[in-house]
Amino acid sequence: MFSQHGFHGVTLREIAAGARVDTALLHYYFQHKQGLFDAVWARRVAVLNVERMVAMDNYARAHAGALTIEGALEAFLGPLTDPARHRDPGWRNFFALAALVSNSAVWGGEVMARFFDPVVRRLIDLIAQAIPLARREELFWSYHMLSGALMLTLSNNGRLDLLSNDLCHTSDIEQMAPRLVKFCAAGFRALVQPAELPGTC
Amino acid sequence: MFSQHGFHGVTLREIAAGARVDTALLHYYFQHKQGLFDAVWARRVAVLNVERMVAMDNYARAHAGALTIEGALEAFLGPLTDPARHRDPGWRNFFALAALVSNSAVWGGEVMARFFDPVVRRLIDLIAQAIPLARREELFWSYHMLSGALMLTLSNNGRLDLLSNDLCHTSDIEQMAPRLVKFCAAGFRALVQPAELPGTC
DNA sequence: GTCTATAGCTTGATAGAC
DNA sequence: GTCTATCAAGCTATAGAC
Repeated sequence: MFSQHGFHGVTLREIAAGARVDTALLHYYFQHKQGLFDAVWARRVAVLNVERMVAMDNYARAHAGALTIEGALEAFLGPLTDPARHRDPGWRNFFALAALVSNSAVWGGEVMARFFDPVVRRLIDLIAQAIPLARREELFWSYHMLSGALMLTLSNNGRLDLLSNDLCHTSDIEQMAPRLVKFCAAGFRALVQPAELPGTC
Repeated sequence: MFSQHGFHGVTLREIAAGARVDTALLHYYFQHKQGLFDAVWARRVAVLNVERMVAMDNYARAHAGALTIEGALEAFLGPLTDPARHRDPGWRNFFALAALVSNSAVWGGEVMARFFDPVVRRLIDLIAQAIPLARREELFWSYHMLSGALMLTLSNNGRLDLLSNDLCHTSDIEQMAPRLVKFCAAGFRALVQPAELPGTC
């Protein structure tokens, strides 16, 4: 419900009705509305962060010395683009919530940074190993672009379906995921490869 | 106010107080809360859409026969990344609102499509001319990535500042804009250039 | 056009029975 | 733990004086 209408767009009464309990019970367990929201958020973030960190560790170990941008991105994104996960309404809604939070001007940046910066820093370290001459600054700019494309994907807002007359579908994660990797890997290379250092990669 | 807290996160009382009028006056001019929101939205969208269409027309005329992805993107993005515009709080807030709307699961896609599809279709036509062998499908997927990166930029959520320890700033549009073009141009090329047609571009 | 006043609901939260 | 009942405050919207 939060993912569909935002924090203020849902009432505790609606949530309680959906859970078939009374609003008093929500207060019993979560104190206030914000407490409920935080619980929803934190529970799934914790699961994802472990999976993503493990995926990147495994990748780094298995391909030590021969890291690629594509490989690092696949490890980083894997738990977010797993088709099985996108068939689960609970996860799908959480992804949409993350997308909404991400583009929220006042607290979005702070919340995303607080919960996701460790995994993102790990990704950037992996890519820095894959491209040793990359300027750190450009890695951050590149990640920003990746993050935007990823969050719009997770929002599942249906825009692409309308724009393309149903040639492509926002929800088609099997089609989207490999293209996200390909698009962003090329983008990373374009940014980190300065004109001053021709032919570095 | 809508851009900071969302439609439901702001009350007509707060808006009226901010405008130093009474809530009754808001109803006199805009009927209901939704009417006010729509007016805020539509007014600036109209300005942007004209500018962007003109910019792309001018580019197409000036470079007929020698179109590039970078050139098309610059024309498409120019009115959104103009530093002067980003110094204006009214425009900055509108951009943040667009970013929030974009990642809203229920109506975001529909609204964005309704208001922006004409300019986006024009962009895609330009890029299709620049890369005649590109598959239409891949142009749409590519635009999706561009759109995500752009909207996160416009959200101005401050995440990049925290992630990079102030090495990069979300609000630094002069740094961001050329990188957005470079990153996405490379992404477009990577997606539209199929492995089956090596060396097309 | 702009205000005062207020209707009619809905909200988040709590007290207290069981 | 779960409910009923309810409060005080807030909400959008309107009626009507000026």
